[in-house]
Amino acid sequence: MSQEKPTVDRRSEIIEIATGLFLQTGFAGTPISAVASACGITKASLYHHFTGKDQLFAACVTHGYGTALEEVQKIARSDTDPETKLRHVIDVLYDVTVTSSVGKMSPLIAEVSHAFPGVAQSFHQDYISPQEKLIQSIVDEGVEQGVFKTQDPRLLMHILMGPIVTLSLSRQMFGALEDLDSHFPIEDLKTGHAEMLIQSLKRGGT
Amino acid sequence: MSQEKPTVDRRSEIIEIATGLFLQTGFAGTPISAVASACGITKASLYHHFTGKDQLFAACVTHGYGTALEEVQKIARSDTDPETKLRHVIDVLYDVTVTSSVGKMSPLIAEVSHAFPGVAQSFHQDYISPQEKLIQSIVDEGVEQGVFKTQDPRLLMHILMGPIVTLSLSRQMFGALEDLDSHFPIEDLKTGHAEMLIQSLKRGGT
DNA sequence: GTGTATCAACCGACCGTTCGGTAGGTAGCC
DNA sequence: GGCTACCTACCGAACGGTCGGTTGATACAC
Repeated sequence: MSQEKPTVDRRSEIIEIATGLFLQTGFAGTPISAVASACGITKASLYHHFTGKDQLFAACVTHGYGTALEEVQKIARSDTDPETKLRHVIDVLYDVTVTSSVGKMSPLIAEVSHAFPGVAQSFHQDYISPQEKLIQSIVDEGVEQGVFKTQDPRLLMHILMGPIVTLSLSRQMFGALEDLDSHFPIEDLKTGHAEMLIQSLKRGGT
Repeated sequence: MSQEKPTVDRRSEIIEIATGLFLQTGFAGTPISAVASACGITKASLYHHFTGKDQLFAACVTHGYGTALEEVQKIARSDTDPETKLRHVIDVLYDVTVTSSVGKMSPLIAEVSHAFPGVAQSFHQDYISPQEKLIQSIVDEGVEQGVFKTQDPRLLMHILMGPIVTLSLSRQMFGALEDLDSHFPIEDLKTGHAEMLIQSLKRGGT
């Protein structure tokens, strides 16, 4: 009771707790009073740190994908062959999307986007778009080296991100099912997906 | 003005209008009073047809996928080669998921599933699961004929449905963006996806 | 063909609750 | 004294859902 938190990261603490609650019960299903009490403070105190519920949510969205993006950046900059890079990226994306809290937020952003289009827009600008460019740069590198055939970037993202995002969505939707992991065996799906994608990139298109 | 509706499908009319509103503004973002007034009746009258908001929503979910499932069934039963069947199925799935209202509901179901797990459960039981079996039967047919290699059914659904569902989700999330169609060119993505999937099935795995 | 019972469909008004957000005050710290 | 972080107490609005009553069509008895 004597020395309280270093007071530095109370804000971060709130964001992390709020993220967890939003993921559990949705945006509309999570009153900020619940967030506040989970943080051990009152609603009014929470409003001392954030000007509104939407701003709090936006902060939750922003919070995580910084590190997620860094991870991909690191891989893009590393000096292995493009194929290994791509496999690493897929690994990270599955981890981020299915395991961490950031990735699981897509359906939440979709939910909120009706009322606050800005959240979705900044999500696209600050996360999706940069990530798309990073991945594309890896593939381009492979094309230059003659390992990959040219591919429509949008098709690539469609095939690459599609299954991952849907997997996260499904696991959230059907989280109540008791045989969730047998329905959606992450590891198997990941390796199968990666294999197929790489093969397809080697055969290539346009 | 003389003879009103055949009174038969007032319920269906409500379901269709409600579906549109739910898609526009989400579950929590759509008060049932809004549904009622869009139907030209009052809230109390709406409660004459449905016992609660969740039941109304469940009816909206159920309403559409009956016909969507039939469509796939028709294809599965038709007498063409498995590859053509599969291409037809992909065609229909893109249409249903991206164009019609049914497919666009996945994020909504995810939103509601927190509060009403039953909705997601019946969605899985009555739509996802049967559809999975139908598609698997087409692939099995191809395997018997030696056209396709064996494949983990879950991986197949992962690769097949993933991009489609995510496409629908993205188009909903980023619906505010003005260059939506250039970001997500449905036809191109569809043909590219189909091509890749078929090729992968021919090379096959396990 | 007139009274009457029934029933689905509908309405206006209202209730209880929840929730986002605010006002105003307090305790400790530089 | 001014600033940060927090509190108790409260407000106004929105929403899901209910209540009691009305209307109009169908059915049937006499």
